[in-house]
Amino acid sequence: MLPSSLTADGTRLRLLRAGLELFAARGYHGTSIRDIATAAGVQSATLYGHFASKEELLAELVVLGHEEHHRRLVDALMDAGSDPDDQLRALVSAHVASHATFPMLATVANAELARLSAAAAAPAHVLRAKSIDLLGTVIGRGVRQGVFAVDNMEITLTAIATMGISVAAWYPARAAELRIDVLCRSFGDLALRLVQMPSTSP
Amino acid sequence: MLPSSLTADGTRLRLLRAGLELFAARGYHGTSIRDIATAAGVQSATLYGHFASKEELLAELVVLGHEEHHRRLVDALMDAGSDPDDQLRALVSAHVASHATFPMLATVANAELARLSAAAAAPAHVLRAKSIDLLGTVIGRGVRQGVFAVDNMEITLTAIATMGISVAAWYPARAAELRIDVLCRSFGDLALRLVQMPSTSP
DNA sequence: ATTTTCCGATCGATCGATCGATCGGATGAT
DNA sequence: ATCATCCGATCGATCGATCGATCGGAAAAT
Repeated sequence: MLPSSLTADGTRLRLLRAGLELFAARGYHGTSIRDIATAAGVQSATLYGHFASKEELLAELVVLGHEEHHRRLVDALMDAGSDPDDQLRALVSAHVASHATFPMLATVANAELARLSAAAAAPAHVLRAKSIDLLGTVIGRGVRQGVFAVDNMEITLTAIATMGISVAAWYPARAAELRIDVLCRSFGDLALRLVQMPSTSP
Repeated sequence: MLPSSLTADGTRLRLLRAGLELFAARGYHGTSIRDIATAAGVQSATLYGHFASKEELLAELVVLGHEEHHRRLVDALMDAGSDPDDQLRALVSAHVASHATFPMLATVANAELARLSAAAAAPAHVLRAKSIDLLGTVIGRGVRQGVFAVDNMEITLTAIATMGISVAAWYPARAAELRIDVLCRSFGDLALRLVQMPSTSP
């Protein structure tokens, strides 16, 4: 449920974890600093010994979530071979697995990103663009090799990215009956369907 | 930008429109009663002459958005013929067009639905299930006719629905360079790719 | 004249944030 | 080894501002 960067102890990390759970459940403006502090077992004033403001706590979670996600994409792509099919499967699997494994972090990083000021949100937008670029590069390479065929690259990228993001919202309720590796394989199949060259009759 | 049910005048509709714009931009908890009233040109107390509470105003927008969306899906399906391809294209086009044409209403109806109590959210969830069922029926019929082939129906339905929902978030910024009918055609293509039977060599 | 609509004032509660005080444990001098 | 000093962390109390909601009465519509 939580990446390793959030599992250690200490007051600061307990505050981050409490903020993560509450922001995911009630949203940024629906959560008070007293809610966060109480869930972390401290007084509200203590929060300001670790974060300059409520927004800074959110910003840290958002950036942390985007970093974790992007790192997993890069790792997966590095482990994949040179086959475009394998590379696309690796990217989509990492994308979906990240959202299924850390749904709260993914929800906060995506949905509550809009509550940040432009300056605080900038690092997350950079990571977002890099992740999308990763996917675009893999698909573009497949197109040049003649194994993929895409009508509208931008819309296809958005569609694949969005499919995975939504997993964070519904997978937690289905976790008992749907294994993550099965989920990742299914979404890999869907992504391949979206980009594969229609097989012409030989 | 607004469905006909929100374009008339009168204080009540001005409040609904103001709430829609502000909820879409800042979220439910990020918008105050005074924000809404000021944007509608009245005092905050006036709002309570038309709505029992802030939540009831949101609930009305959420239900209204879901009704508008579902009605468009049904209309589109009724106008389509009996060909599964055409039916799927009609459904996806209506789905995408609805989110591209009324992005604020779609955003509020989807994102802020989570801020409603279970009772207030129930009607929206019913409409949601009916819309998904519509899509599932069309695809299931295509599968029985042998023109569609789906590995995991539930995941495929979620993927198609989600692709369209995300349009509300990014299309407004691209409206100048991307016509809605082109957008709908592209998403229709993608949806067909997701469900079409892989062509076997004849 | 009656009814509907709206407003100004105001309610108690809670918001994000700040304050000085307090505590235990490390540091340095003797 | 002892004691004085310091410091980061946390506390309780409180700040001004704003929150959602309510009231009686003015204004407008019928």
